[in-house]
Amino acid sequence: MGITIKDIAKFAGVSATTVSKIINNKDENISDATRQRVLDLMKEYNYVPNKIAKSLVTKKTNTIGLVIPDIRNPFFPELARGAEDRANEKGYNIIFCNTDDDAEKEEKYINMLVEKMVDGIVFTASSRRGSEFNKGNKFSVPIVVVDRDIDIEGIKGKVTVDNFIGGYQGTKHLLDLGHREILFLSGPLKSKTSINRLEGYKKALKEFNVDFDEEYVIEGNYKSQWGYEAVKNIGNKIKYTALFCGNDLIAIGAIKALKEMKLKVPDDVSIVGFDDIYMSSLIDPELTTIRQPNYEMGYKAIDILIDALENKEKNVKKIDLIPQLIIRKSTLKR
Amino acid sequence: MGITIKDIAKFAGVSATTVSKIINNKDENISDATRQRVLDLMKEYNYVPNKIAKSLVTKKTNTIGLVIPDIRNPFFPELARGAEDRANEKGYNIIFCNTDDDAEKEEKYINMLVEKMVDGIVFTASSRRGSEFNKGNKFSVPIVVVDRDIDIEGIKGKVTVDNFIGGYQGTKHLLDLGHREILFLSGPLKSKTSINRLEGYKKALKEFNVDFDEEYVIEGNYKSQWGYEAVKNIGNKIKYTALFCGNDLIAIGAIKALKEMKLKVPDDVSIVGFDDIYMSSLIDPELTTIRQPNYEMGYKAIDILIDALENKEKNVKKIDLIPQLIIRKSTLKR
DNA sequence: CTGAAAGCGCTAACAC
DNA sequence: GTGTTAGCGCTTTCAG
Repeated sequence: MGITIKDIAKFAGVSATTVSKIINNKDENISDATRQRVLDLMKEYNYVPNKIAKSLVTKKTNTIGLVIPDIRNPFFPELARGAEDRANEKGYNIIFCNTDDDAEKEEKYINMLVEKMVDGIVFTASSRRGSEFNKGNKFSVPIVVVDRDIDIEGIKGKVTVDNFIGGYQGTKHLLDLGHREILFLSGPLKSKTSINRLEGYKKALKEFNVDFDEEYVIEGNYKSQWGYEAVKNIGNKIKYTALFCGNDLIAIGAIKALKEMKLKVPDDVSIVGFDDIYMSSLIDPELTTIRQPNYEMGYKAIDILIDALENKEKNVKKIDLIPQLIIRKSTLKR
Repeated sequence: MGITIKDIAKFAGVSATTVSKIINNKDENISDATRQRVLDLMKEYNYVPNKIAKSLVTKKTNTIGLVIPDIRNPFFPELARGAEDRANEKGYNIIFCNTDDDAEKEEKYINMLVEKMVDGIVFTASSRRGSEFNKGNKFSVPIVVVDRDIDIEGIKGKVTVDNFIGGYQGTKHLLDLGHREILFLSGPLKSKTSINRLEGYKKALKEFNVDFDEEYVIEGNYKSQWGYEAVKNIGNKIKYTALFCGNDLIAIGAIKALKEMKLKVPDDVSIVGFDDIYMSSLIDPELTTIRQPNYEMGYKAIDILIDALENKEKNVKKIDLIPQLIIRKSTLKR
């Protein structure tokens, strides 16, 4: 603050242009003597280049917006960190925004980000939205969508997890273990995410010649509290020996309810979660789950975005990461 | 992008100044007719004001840097969310940075933030640092320190938790329950945080006329893995009926080790954690712990920072939040 | 090798 | 009520 490129130029007896070139390593044609003098002066006066001014002329802020529902949701810290790491490696910073799955907030934030001239946005859409994001022609920032599959006009990329495979893997694992009555505790079936997992579940059942029964699919939300309540509500109205949960939080809630009902996991009921959040390996019993590569998702999303930004990639890049079955202690042979 | 204030001015047949005034609600002296015309035009052409340009002249970006060790550490999402919420309420955005407790990264990030002209920084210092942050005269951004108590030249505020009280509360709870052999599984005793908790522990002991024994303090780090190992290593070399852990993660590791050693929590050993992270109420047994008001810390830190920014508060504001004993299921009468 | 000039999009006196 | 002018700190032709 205070000392500018002009000051340095004056002190060094050169023009601002020269200093600018040196700062930006466009100094092939600058004599070593001049360069050294300028560099020394910059150090001496503790010169800090003003990127805002630079951005104004270059139209590039090296800042990316990360729009997620809520960083407190254990799903997102990993993703955010992956995003931040890649951004940092490439010389970008991340502005993060919590939308609480609220469409209004989403638009408000995106607007703010556009005003601040972010170079692009990585966006996890509200699970309450349908699969269309009606931005219309309103914004024009490059966007990469992550985790939740959604269509946005002019989108630059999509990084999702193959939820179909995940749903299939989890169910198959349970079937392999001999389970046949497998309850599916699903998140909101409005989102493609949940729907695809359910499809995977059906596919596995079919492979094992187990009839699909609608009663075995319970729709709720992605919170631990709901998992708890769902299990309690079901009681023994439905007979089951295994639970496939829409995410780990639901699984954790379910385990708690089961314990209270004096049912043992995995002895009485096997449980498979989805996500592999941080705490899943820390709870008792350690949770068998489908690991989502969250860190990688954030990392890749930023990677694709920056690639689109810097190399003017025109084609939309879609990546479907493969989730992985992590077998721990919450599932057992029937 | 594309359409600027000048364009709008031209379309409306007024000067850019007039449009600027309208945008910024400094329009007491603008006729309703003009205002309406301009407003309509802005909407029609989907005008997005360029805050970068604005920042360049006002020297204010309405952006704040949040520098923390690692968003994946369950301690920080809450804090980050509190910070973001307050920032958002006040019309600011947050750039977040993960330093991995690495002093070099810290400085690199702060540098980047200064270059981007953030209005201020909220900073959680590395636990590996001593209590002095040798910025020297290098930077000049307003800084508010959060969580970790550290002295920085020209600091604008400090938001910490009273760890002494926390240490006291946890230990007293155990003493009240009849425990006398209380192991203290501490984080790195280099930081004031840990030291103060230990002091609280001693104070409580003293009040109950229990002699302090150095052997009962084990120094490690704040990871669950360490809690696990510590308990395993101790085995029955030291006799204890209760564990007071430096944080919840340590406690979770300890519980796991204890289970493996066929010791029951809380029947055989009582455990108190520290932090009350998200998962603490979800594990088995639900953890008795000292709740740190993380959300509030982030919230307050931003609040103080913005206050200093906008009202030119000159005196350093220090807030010591009081932690709270949350009694759950991991402690029992001796 | 180096610099002069113009301009990025906006705001802030001050004048009318 | 509204416009003129100047300038924020930087980069970018283009000329020499």
